[in-house]
Amino acid sequence: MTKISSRYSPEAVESKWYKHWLEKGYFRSSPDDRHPYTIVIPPPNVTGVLHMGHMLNNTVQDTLIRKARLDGMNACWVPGMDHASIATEAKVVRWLREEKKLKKSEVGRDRFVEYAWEWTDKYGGIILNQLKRLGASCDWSREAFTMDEVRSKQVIKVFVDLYRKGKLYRDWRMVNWDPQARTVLSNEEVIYREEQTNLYHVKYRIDGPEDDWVTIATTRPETILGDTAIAVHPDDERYQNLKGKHAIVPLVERRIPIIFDDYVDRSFGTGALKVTPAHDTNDYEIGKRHELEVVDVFTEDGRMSEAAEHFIGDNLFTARKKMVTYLKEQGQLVKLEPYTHSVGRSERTDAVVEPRLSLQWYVKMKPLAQPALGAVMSDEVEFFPKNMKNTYRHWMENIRDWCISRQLWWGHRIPAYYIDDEIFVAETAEEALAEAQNQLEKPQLTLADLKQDEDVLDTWFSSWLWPFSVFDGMESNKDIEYYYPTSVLVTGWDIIFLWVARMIMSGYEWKGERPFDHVYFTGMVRDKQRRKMSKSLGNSPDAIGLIDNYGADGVRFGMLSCSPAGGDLLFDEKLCEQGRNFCNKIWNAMRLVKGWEATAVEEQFSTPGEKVAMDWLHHKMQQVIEQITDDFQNYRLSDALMNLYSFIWNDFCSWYLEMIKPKGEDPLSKETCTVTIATFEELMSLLHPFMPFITEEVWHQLRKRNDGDDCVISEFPIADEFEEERIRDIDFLKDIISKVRDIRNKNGLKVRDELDLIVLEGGDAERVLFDEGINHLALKLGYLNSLKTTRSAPQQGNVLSFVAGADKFYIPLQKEIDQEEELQNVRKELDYQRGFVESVRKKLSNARFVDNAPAQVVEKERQKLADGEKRIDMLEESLKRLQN
RNA sequence: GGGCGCUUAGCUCAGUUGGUUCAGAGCGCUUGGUUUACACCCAAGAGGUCGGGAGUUCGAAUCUCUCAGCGCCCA
Repeated sequence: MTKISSRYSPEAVESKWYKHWLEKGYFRSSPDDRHPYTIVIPPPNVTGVLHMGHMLNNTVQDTLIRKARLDGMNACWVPGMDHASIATEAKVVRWLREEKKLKKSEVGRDRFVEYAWEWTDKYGGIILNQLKRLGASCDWSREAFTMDEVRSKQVIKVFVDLYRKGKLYRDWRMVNWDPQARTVLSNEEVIYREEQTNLYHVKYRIDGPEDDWVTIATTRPETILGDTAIAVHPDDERYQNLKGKHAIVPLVERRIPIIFDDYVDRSFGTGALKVTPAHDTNDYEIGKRHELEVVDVFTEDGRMSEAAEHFIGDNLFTARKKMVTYLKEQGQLVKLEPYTHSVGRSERTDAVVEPRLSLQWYVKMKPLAQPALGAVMSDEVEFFPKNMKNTYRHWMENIRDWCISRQLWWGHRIPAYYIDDEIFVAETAEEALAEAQNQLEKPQLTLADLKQDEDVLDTWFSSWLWPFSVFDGMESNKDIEYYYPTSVLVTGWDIIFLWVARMIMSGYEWKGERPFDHVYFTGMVRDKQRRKMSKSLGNSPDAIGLIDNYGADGVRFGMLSCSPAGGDLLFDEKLCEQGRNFCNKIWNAMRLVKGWEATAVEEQFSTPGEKVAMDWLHHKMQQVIEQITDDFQNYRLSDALMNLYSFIWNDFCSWYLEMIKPKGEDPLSKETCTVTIATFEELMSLLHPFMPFITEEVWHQLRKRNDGDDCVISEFPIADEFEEERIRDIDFLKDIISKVRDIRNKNGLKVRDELDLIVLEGGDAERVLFDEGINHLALKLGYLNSLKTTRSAPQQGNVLSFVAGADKFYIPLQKEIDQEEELQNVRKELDYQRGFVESVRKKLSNARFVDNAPAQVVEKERQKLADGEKRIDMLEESLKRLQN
């Protein structure tokens, strides 16, 4: 036997086989007459680096796609990335500042976009190469990017189409403004957290001859400069005297009306509310009701504006401090109390989000949502796990219009062209011009007269088209016909609204069909303290480092072995360690089998023991395959993997290989060896979707292969019929053997001290143990000197006994046994059995049970009772014998 | 405030239509083990009133109600 290391080392194996698979083009897919199985990757940000969430998500996808490939389907996994407007633009801005000493405002739009591409080419897309380390079997020839030509064309087309259908509009709205990125954010991009601030009680003078004051409470004194009213509740007794009066805003001395609106919460603060329509969503609504003036005191980068009249150019924090100082000096700051409330921050920049009035593009969501909601509720698009349907329904039923414009340069520029107040939306400037000339009846207009919208589209406005845009699906073509709808989408539940729901909408809107049959929601990867893993917390392990330490298969095992759909995954490196150990186990099983193969004797046939072992393993394996197939159908990947793990480790290695293992230098029969290798091979196909690298390596180690005979394209076994009887007999044997081993353990006997095992006649054990093959195995695995039957309990000498199933066994010993301990064991067991029998008897004596329960169930209870009583007899017999 | 979900062994979690000797797995823990597959290992073992209470049922970890604790989403 050639020397093979007793440790499996992943590094060389992984790069070798990944390269081989690529060379062979196994991941390539093109339409043919097979059934397609398609997955589009949730496009990671072009700025992204591999983190735990990606690893989980992509391991799941790879497992599904590899399984489909083994099932003989035409498996196509489309990779790609999105351009991540905000994140990328932020990186590019920093890069320009640090590397090129340039400001965004200096370079101008066109140059900036060129730089952004330069940055993208240079630093973007690291993540796709990292996915290769993980073993991702994507069709790399299909790589797509939301900003590439094919995708961009479709994004623009969709915008124009929506506009022409009347599903787009432009409006002033209160939006979430990120003053750092200087762009609007969608609701989903704002993260609310409880934060500690102060509540300032400030008094405003009432206009008039008397010395009257009204006190309001605010967390944002700097917005006082933008106040245009004071509101109180119409039923508030305290403020009835203020009807028709005006208050004077501190510092700016603006005269503002006191208004009555039942929006005001009388119990909050003083019951009087300052109203700043430009800087608070609720105030804006109040302002609309009462036709209040809107004074915008902030600039787009979060400083005080001209309109504020004071502190112009100061940032909001400074302005607040100055305002408070002023109020104190004037004696208008009545009280200051600590206060905790929810503050929204930008997901990308962490800047405090300002409500801001701004002109934006919106998609009318109601008409789009309707078919998308129905599709999920009727399971036309099936969710795994099912309970995500509720969340989805709730959101879809309360859907709000989608703000899609972003005040950025990196992204798809909105194809809207303006001439004064007229808007022309078209795929190109030329088309827009023609339309304008026509509509305005001004043929003299030129491109120079058109002013294109400065904003770009929300990145999600590209990714919601992903399931068909990756196939250039706005046009009909062979790919889109063949691959669409895709088979399954795998993603985290946190982007169900941002992405999943919108893809379903766009699927129906433009393809008239669902984008995917199934959606599998993975859990969130959290650390041991249940915190979501994130870069800002720094609690995410280095993904590539993990692969270096445990091997890609080990990490994949770790990610999958504990990842219930939808649930959280508390990541622990121990799981990867377990995966690595599993690889090592498989590796060593292979070494053992290869050793046998080298010395196997051609003309030697299997012994009866080997035959029983092979037969049992075959039946058991069919059961496991059936189970795993079912697990896959229900996306219970974790269960599937654990079932395989336990089958390979326990049944195959610990039992089967030990059953057939030749003694000493003896050779193994050729027949058994061949069957064993074939079984091993099948196990590798079964495990391949989860752990692709080691399975491919072992596949090739097990026998010489012709070119193209690779595990990655082998066949996933289909379960044959199996007889549970065969499995049960060996389970019984295993139970007996374990009990013999326990007796050795408890009595300080060595594994190889030979024992005599005596079984009481007339039970099931006699039938099982005296089958020729099983008998061989019993002697071998139990290191038994002999296996005999007896009509009655041995009376003399030191005899230990145990019960397995409903059978009694005796083991005579040469040495003294500890009678007291033995007695205690028997008593304990007897107590349990008596309780058990009692409960069964009670059940059976209940007429309603016997009458109502299915006959099968009653019959089983009778069997339980009979077996239990038998065991009690046996235990009582032991008790008597020990007491003598 | 509206909604969803969770609570099973020391830890992380399975437990499908209520019924198999059903209370499970992995990790951890305890004991024993090294002449050749693997100490990243082998063998065996201990550990839980299934969050509390009530109800439905012949029968409840599983269904219903309620209380407690926790988490998440939306406002």
